[in-house]
Amino acid sequence: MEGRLDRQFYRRDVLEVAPALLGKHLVLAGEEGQRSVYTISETEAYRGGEDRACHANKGRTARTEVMFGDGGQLYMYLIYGMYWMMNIVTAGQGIPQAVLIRGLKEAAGPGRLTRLMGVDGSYYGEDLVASRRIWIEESGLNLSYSAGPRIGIDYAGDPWKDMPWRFTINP
DNA sequence: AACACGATTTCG
DNA sequence: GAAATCGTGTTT
Repeated sequence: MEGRLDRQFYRRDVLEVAPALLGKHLVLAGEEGQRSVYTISETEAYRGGEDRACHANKGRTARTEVMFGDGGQLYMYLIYGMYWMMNIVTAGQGIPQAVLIRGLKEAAGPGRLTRLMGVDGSYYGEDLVASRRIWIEESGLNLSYSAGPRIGIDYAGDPWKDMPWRFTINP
């Protein structure tokens, strides 16, 4: 028995998936069958080609390719030359959307949590539905949350920089 | 081939 | 307030 989230969970609009991921358990398989479990506490939605804050807005490139693929895969990218960002692709083929994991109960900040978990570019394209080293499980938690503007994307301009697409679990 | 810059974090 | 640090998209 495993409460792993299935393909259908990810094949929805990013604005549904991003808040739905709050409280879910992110599981990382370590060596010798050990598992590390983290609880997602903060997410951000990046929605398609029109969203000027979304990397896919630049078009289909080697880096953004996975976002155009099926939901449930990881979109990893390096920022500022030193921090790996972990994103989960949502929606179906041809619809470039992704959820940035911005915080875990165990670590605040998108760059800090990947460092804590030891996840990097080698996870680009990893399929959370089938992978043996990383996936997300149902937790049973259903916590209240708040929505607010996304961080660090003022360059996207109106109306994108003000869209309330950042979701955080309430304290 | 060269350049500018970023979905961040840390230190002074 | 500013540095660290490099892959990626853009321009030459």
